[in-house]
Amino acid sequence: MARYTPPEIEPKWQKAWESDGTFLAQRDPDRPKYYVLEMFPYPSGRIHMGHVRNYTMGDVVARYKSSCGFSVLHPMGWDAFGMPAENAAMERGGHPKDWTYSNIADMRDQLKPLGLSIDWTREFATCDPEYYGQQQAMFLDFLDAGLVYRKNAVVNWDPVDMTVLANEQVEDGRGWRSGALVERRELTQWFFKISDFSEDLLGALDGLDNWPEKVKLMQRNWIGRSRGLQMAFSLIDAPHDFDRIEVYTTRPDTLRGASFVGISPDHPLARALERDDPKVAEFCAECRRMGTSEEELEKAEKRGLDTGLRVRHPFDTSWELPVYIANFILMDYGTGAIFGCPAHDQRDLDFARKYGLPVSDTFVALENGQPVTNEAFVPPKTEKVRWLRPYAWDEIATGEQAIDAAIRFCEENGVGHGVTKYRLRDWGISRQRYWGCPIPVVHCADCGVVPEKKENLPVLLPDDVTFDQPGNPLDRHPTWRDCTCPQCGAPARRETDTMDTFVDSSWYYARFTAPHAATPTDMAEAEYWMNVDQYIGGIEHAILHLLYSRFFARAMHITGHLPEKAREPFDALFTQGMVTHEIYLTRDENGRPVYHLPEDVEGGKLKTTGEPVDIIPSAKMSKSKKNVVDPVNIIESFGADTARWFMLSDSPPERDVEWTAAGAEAAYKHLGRVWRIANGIAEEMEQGGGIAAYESEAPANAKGAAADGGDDLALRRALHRTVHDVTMGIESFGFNSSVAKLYAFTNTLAKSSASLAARREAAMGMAQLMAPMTPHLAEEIWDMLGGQGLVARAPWPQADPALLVEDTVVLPIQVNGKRRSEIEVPKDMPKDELEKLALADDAVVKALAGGAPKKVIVVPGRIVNVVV
RNA sequence: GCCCGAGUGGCGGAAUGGUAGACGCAGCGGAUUCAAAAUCCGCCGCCGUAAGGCGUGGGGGUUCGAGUCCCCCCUCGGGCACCA
Repeated sequence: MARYTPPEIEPKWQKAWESDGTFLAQRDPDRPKYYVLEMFPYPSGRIHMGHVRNYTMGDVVARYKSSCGFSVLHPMGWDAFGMPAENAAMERGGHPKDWTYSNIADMRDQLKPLGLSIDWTREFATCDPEYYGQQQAMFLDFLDAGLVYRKNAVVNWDPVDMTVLANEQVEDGRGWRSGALVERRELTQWFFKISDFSEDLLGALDGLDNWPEKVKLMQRNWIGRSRGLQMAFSLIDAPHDFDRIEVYTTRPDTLRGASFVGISPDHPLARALERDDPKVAEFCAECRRMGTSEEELEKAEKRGLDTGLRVRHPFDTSWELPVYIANFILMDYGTGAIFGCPAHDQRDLDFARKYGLPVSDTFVALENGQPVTNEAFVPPKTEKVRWLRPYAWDEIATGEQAIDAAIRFCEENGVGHGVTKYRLRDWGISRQRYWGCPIPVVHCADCGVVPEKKENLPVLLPDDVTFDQPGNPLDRHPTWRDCTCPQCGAPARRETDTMDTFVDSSWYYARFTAPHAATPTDMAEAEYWMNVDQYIGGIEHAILHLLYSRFFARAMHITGHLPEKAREPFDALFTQGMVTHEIYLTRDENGRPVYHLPEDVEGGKLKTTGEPVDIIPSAKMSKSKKNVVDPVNIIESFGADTARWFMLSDSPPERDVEWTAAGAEAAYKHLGRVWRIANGIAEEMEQGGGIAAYESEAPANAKGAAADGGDDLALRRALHRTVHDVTMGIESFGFNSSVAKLYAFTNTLAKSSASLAARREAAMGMAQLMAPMTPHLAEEIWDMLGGQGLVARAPWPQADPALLVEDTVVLPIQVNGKRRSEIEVPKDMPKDELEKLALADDAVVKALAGGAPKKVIVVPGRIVNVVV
């Protein structure tokens, strides 16, 4: 007997789509366009289930929109620069370029069997010279437009390997290879002026209606606009030229509770003191022996050093405060100096307790206002508190009121001025690494930093490099650095920094609109295809990648590479969850964990030895924990449609989904069942004279259906209900509920005793609804039931509103909010009749026990609640 | 440490403030089979013989009615600017 055979079906239809050119994106002025983009993958060499999930979701949207008549752009490329390629070269030899391109080839081969509706003619990798050369051209335009500059910034420095480390290469403050204590070191580096756009990037979030609120909130917090007071404390007997310390504070209302002034170890004053005082030098050096990440600084023990210097309080010149150098103050934020008010900031309080500094309350809670002891009193700024020493506002006022008044007061008295600051820092793009886009500038002894001429682009990475020693291969290459100054022609040296890989991914969406253009973009193409209508990717990119992309689109607009409308490049964003799996674990003789692959475990025991394994609840799939399932194996055993169906079925797309073998098998069984049902119908048709006999048959309609006993009409109603529900599910990213509705409809169809024509119609409708999710099976069914052409080209089915209306509804009856009974009533029965019926219900009569109801709530079509 | 999420049966999950547990998995019972696999049909939150009671991480609150809204707490996950 014939069976569902994905290994035959799937390649067959993939070939059919290819020869049909079904997925080629066509610029068609007569049709609306739809641009679906999933975040492009890093070419690690193997696709994983996360990719399958991500790209299947995008594919559902792309195929659905295509069926709805849109001209769809659904491209794929590779985020191909980055550290792993260099790490591989260091560990296993070989060249990052070879490693990367061979990974790309492997991953493309693994991806293609998924049957994604991708226009592969637009594929590119960010490490293609054609791509990064255009990126260099844009860098020059940005430079010209004043969007790029150089300044000093700190990096993680490994003093043994003599190399810069990424944050992820620092483990517990030590270099991952050398084990040496990492130091902070300053280098002159290239920056994009993203901070010029702080206000714009913040304000424009309000217009992103189809972005998740949580992502917008994260970006708002990241940009971090604050209103505060910038003011100076005058120094007493300060050395060198320092006579004041500028501080920025968001709580000027607590100025009277100040007990110390703190400066960053990188503050100019600290630098100056360092030169004269070995103790200061030692402390600052110690502070610099810390990683550069904010997380590390925050988690580190708060420490300070009394410089011995004193400042005067602006309100009372006899009031002196000590000046500390403190390890938790960032030079990058505000002015690199603060005043500490221990009573109303926990970090300041901890610091004050540690160094024996005074703690004086400036306000207390209205009720039982107790002075601060071990916990700083930090109420919401909107809460009213009692001020002990207000200086320009009422004794009872909110923090907000006090802050406004304090700024006004300070401005009037010449103590400082109100300013708006942002937490967002400029984007440092310099990387002291080989496998990235070279920054196209030249250092000339006479002319200084000179941009490379556009006609000399791309500045190509040299191929002859080695990774047998740490550090930047571009730096130690014998000849690559040598060049001539584009301005004066004298011998000069190339910049050896390459760009952050976030630069590569900040404009790839624009390049997909014209991937082979001789300029970064082609305005006519960008005008048609931009913006990305639906962007899909992981929540881990909520801040950096998306913020950088938003900045880049603006910068590209300013430099003439994108139209005005593309300044905000992603109209809608969806962030999908991870794919997780249980972890299987045994212990070796030393009690160390030994992880096992899912395929080596059965029934909680190792297949080989029968040793029981500990099962750790689901976690993100990772190689080190061996809780990975290779999509290639799944596709080989069950087919791509099963992998796709399962990835969509079990969890809402924004949440994590757990991969289970049982779930995958269930998906496979279901698709087999769908195939058998369709095949049964096809065989019946064969026996009844072939497809032609059913082609002309008028499908049952709402009026004429009574004659067949209602089965045809019932099936039709169910189909149209399903069309409606599945469509709603796809539109709202509720793929799992679309799948559930299709399961339900399969059951209905399997049990239906409707006519053959009606069942054929139902099965074909089902195939169409399944097509975005399981495209190969859908084509197969469509074909066997005599559908015309490819289902991928067929228009999306429309639900007939007349078939969606139900005549009667079942209403629950509650007594005091608890369901006690239900009644079946005509859909539009009026309220008072519903109330009468409800009060006559046995359960209600019993509950009332002869008394009158206190209240009856009737929500027509929903519920009746009787309060007794 | 800071910012952002998520917690519902044995499991994955469903549910415009209106019948909690749709749909699927597992489990149980039955049909088919010499037998098994596959397939098909039915049952299936917990306690209880039943009547009934209890149930959406925990504790409060708003409401005729709360998984859903508000406050506090717990646990888990993501991000923290050089991982991508």
